[in-house]
Amino acid sequence: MSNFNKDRELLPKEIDTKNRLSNISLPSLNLNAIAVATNIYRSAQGLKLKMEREVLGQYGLSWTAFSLLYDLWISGSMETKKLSQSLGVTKATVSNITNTLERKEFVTRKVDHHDRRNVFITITQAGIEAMEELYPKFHQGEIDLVSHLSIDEQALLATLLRRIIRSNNF
Amino acid sequence: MSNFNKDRELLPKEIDTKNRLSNISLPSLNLNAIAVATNIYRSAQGLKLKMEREVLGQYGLSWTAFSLLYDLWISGSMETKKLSQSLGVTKATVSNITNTLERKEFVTRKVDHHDRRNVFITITQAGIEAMEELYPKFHQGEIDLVSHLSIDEQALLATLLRRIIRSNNF
DNA sequence: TCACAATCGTTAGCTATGAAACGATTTTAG
DNA sequence: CTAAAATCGTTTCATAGCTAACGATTGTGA
Repeated sequence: MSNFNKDRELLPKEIDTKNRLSNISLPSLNLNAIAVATNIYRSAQGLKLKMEREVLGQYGLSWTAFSLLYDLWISGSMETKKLSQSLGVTKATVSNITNTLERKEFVTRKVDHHDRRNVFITITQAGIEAMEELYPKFHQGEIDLVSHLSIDEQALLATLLRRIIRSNNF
Repeated sequence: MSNFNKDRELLPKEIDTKNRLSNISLPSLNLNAIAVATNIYRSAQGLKLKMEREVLGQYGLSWTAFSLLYDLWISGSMETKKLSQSLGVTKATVSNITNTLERKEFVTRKVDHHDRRNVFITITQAGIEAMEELYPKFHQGEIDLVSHLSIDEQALLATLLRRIIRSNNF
């Protein structure tokens, strides 16, 4: 049975918002913009929480710590600065997360000999093994996330989000 | 000029991921699921950071603090428990944020006389004035976020995200 | 009635996070 | 060649955010 009509219905919170804002004077009110912004954040928050509880908690990893380890799993080794750009967090955060991952012996630090200001973070064998066990479960969570959408809808959603990211330089 | 084709192109990180994962045995690999999960989180993170820096920083409010104040602005007064559900954070976080907002004199606490376990958080006049100044700027940020999408695409994106939220109980 | 369970908000302890300051290093201008 | 600027990672400080434990209050079953 199709949920086509139901899906177009606003969420309870969206309805409250709409009612309240009708009393407030705004130069222009774009309800779709509100819905997109609110629902993007809510989806992301829900996904993060679910993954941390059901998957990443096994290894005591936060979402960002997992993302950092994932980047290293893909690339082997990266500078702190590139990691912070890739993850969208500050250098300070990368430094702290690296401390945590170092304590778990999932990564090591190495100073660049050519430029001693640079520090390379490298994934260890233990880190690789953790990722090999963790990633399939993480990916299953991603699959579950979109399992109620058709393949075409998944691709469409990905495309629209990509345009958001590109046009906002995220 | 249309960006139709460009938008379907994977982001650099997505390409790296795709190359790496071809070496790892997975029961099923859904690249669209990866793209959706990754891009939802990246969009949310970018939006949060942008808003906190360009808008909410003026009043020293975090995204969540603003969301809490916004809920109170809409409803006037709410129990701690309902706030935590609405915001998708724990009661402990609501308690902490309430402390911060109380220090700024944007909210007050009131014990429920009928059930002394309940605490109502209420927005103050100063809180209302802050929201009246802040919200138009915040909404402009929401408009900017989706400004490169057509009206139909905005509505479509909102609908798809709503289905993600509903089907995952976010 | 009254012990026990359930419910609520807060606190404690930890990691995460950003801004700002800092120290070390490298690059650049004169 | 050297002083100043730029770059990089870390530290510091504050808030955010989670889990778990706690104290206070209310509901419930015998």
